[in-house]
Amino acid sequence: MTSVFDTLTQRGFIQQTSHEDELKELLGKESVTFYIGFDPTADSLHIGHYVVLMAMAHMQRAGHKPIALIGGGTTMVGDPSGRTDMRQMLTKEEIQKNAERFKDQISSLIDFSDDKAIMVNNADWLLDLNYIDFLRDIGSQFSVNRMLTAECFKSRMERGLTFIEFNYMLMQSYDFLVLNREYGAVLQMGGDDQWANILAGADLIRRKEHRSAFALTCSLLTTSEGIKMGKTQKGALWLDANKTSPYEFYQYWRNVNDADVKRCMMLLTFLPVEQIEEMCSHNDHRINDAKRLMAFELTKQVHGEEEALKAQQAAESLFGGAKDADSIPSTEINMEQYQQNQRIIDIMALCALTKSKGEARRLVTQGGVSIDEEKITDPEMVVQEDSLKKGILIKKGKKTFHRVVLK
RNA sequence: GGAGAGGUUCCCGAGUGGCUAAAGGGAGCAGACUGUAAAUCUGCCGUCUUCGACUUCGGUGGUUCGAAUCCACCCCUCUCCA
Repeated sequence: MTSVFDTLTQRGFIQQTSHEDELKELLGKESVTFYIGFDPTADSLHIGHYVVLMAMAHMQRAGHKPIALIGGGTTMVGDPSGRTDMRQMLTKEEIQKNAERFKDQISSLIDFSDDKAIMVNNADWLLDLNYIDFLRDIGSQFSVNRMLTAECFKSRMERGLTFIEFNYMLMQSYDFLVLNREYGAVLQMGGDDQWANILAGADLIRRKEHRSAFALTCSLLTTSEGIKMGKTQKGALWLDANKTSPYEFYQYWRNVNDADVKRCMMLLTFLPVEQIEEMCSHNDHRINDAKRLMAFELTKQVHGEEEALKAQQAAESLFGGAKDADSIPSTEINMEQYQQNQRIIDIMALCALTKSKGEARRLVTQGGVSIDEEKITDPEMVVQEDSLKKGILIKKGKKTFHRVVLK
């Protein structure tokens, strides 16, 4: 068995590990059961989760056994790590619903057949915990003094930290302990913002079970300037096609900075390291080939080959000149809507191309909008009914295309 | 529980009676330049039926011709003390 540790290092996944030498040796000699937790705080995973999922996939491919933990219980508490304010409290029903979506999304990258991976939900053991028992058994193992020195609480020490959130670390540590006892999990992985929580869990196992346990965190997906990636104007870059369309998803990666391509390819695709090195060695327009490949591969991984091809074709045709009507984001409007929104600015606002009619008006005035490749300048322009029936292609700026059809 | 400080447009942050839809910065959007990149420069950046109107400065009332700015009460946050 080749050590996946080298692979992960080579591709730039590893940010921090505990007991590095010991862990490296272990991963090289036997199949290790490890876990990663995902708190269902939204109804879809986003690209930030994806880096960690990739790490999980690499591990699985190397013969180790992943446990995907859905934080149905921990989400009831809310992780304060890296947050400047308290998370919104979600209801049990919302959490449950989100958890279901997570399961589907994780399954697309991780093979759960034949018990090759397990999925668990910490709600199963956290929700019915007895407070006093828990405090005596687990709480007694934690030093508040030490917890307070953790980096993840720093920002909160200035702004305020509630007791419920302060308990999060104990919950997560307890998860690790449970999984260690039940499934023999000896390694927990996660994003680097989870370092303190993960380490606390490993310590707990060592203390209570007198067994080795390891912590490993993955780099966060950041730009070369250290800014978090995966933000779009609509918020996060979601894995759910309904929240971020495959076309938008594709375009995001097609447009990343030169300086970030290599890192993204390493972390987010399975392309061979040598190939990535080679493709990203150019400083001129040839770097675009790398971006194109990355966008395609990643879209394929997340949305499937068919969607990836469609996104790619749409992009190539839109930017290449020939307009391929399919697979461009589009909106169908009905007669009633049309009667109330005949001007171009009304239609743009209706299709959410702009947040308001005022914004649409400004854009048109500034020359940022064209219809069927023809620049328009009059915001009061009325879109004719018969041309709308055939469908018009609105272009906002250089890269945003939207098709509108009257039904 | 006591004492102090504060809550401003997406974020940070000025503004202490009319000149304020509210400085400045960031983010974002657009134009130019390019490689569907970055950097840079320029414009925009509350809503609408846009040479005008309407809604905004924690909430509710009040003073005033006129309030983000003054008063009262309330809610919330932070700091120190208990």
